[in-house]
Amino acid sequence: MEYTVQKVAQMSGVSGRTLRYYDQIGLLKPAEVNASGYRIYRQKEVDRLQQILFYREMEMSLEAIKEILSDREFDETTALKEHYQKLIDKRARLDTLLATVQKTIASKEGGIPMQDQAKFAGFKKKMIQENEAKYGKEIREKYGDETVDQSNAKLMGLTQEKYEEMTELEQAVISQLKEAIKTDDPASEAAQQLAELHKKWLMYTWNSYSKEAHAGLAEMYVADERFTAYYDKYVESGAEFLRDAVLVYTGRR
Amino acid sequence: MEYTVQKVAQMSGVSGRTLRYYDQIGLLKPAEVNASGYRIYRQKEVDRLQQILFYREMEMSLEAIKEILSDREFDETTALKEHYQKLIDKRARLDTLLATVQKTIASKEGGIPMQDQAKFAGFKKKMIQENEAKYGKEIREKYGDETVDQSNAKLMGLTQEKYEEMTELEQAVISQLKEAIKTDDPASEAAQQLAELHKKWLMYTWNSYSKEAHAGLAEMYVADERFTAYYDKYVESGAEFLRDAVLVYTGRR
DNA sequence: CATAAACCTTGACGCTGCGTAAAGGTCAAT
DNA sequence: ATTGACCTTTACGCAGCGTCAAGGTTTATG
Repeated sequence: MEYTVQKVAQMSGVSGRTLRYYDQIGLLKPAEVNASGYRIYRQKEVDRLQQILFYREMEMSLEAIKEILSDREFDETTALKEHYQKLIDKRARLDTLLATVQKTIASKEGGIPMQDQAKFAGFKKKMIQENEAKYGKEIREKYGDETVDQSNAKLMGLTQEKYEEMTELEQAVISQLKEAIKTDDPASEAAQQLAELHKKWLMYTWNSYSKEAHAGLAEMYVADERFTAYYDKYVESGAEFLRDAVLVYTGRR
Repeated sequence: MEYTVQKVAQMSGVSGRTLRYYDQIGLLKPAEVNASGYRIYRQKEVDRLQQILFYREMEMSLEAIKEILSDREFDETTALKEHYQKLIDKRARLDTLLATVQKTIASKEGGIPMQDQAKFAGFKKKMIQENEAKYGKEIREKYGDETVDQSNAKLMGLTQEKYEEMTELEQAVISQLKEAIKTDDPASEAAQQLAELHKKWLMYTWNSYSKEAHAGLAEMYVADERFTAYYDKYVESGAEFLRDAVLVYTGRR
């Protein structure tokens, strides 16, 4: 039996365009092209198409399918298992999203302002990624991989509740910063309370505290404009003052 | 505070290109464009970006986000709920895929030729479409659209189908059991997925689900040798492990 | 046997959400 | 004055096709 594009299309439920595209990318070539340039498919090709559609249903990329079906035993089982893992990961991610969306809906219906909610999702990832990207290598060298990974894990594992506590503390830090900066003295009572608050805030993500690390971070705040921008957003020269306060607090100055 | 593209990009973790694109599609316009054509963002825009990133994380399309954030109270809650439903559907689909992939892996490892598997997916669709293609026009003319559609519906709803789905799931349960038991921990991720699969399998025959009933059944598996034998046939101590996993899953332990 | 209907072909643009040059201005610092 | 780090616009590329457009082929019908 010989089939034209439309015949195959109807049999398999795909469009003619799809078949032409599969031909184009070399995923499914017709058995023959006749004198008028028509694509002619036979049983073998139809079977292969079924295979393709099966894997496509499984949401594999056409590229991956091509490899799997590449003649002579590409390791199908391994490929499938890898794909299985991808699907599992996808579902795990979906579960997280579902939880977040649900919480968001709840908070909306409860009339609670959305802000914290909205910031929550991007926050963790952002935090980790930025940390990794910018300081990852540096910090890993200084403190070892474990410390970093633990810190990331801890950050990811924060419960919503903890997170809220944390943002509350963050606000407190800002407030205190506003107050303390008025003294214009990083050794003042207010400034030292600020450093203390800042330490508490850090402890939500750090496993252990060291004065060195705390002081180091404070330096970073000024060196890195993102942090500078963050603190300066609330208080002019805020990052600088916070650094100085922490340096005094940690006995570095 | 005024921010250029790069500043905003670093603060938020997106690329400059992204910001320009968001400007281009009107999702996030800068507060101002200065004399040299530079985009200038302020706090308000940064906040909006946070919102955008939140929804983007939730896998909403930028188009949908634009609507949600369109000034003057687009119904956010409704939109969120609709989106929630989409995510739910997506997960349901993923679950099916997972089961199928797992079955495929199992059959491969069992040395059973893949053919039937591969053809299975397209089968239903093919059947209906062939019918349509061949006789559709004719029959529709003779008996009217409703008859045809009903017939198709019935074909789709075949008990045979259901049965095959169910055995498919059953295979998935066995496979997952094999995997999960390696963790030796009924609370492990794999074990909880097992319990979840088992629940799904049950739902083919149960009208309603309750944790109590589920847990009760799991106990029975171990108490009744027929069941024990069934699961142990595939996996040593399988029944026991399944019970434990289900007990954790249902919160009984 | 002419003609219309139904099929076939290639070519090319469009969709999403950007990444990634390319070619060229602007700004701060040396 | 030059360098380097920014900024700009323009435009192609990715996946997987849908959707015209312009034209050739086959088949059914009058």
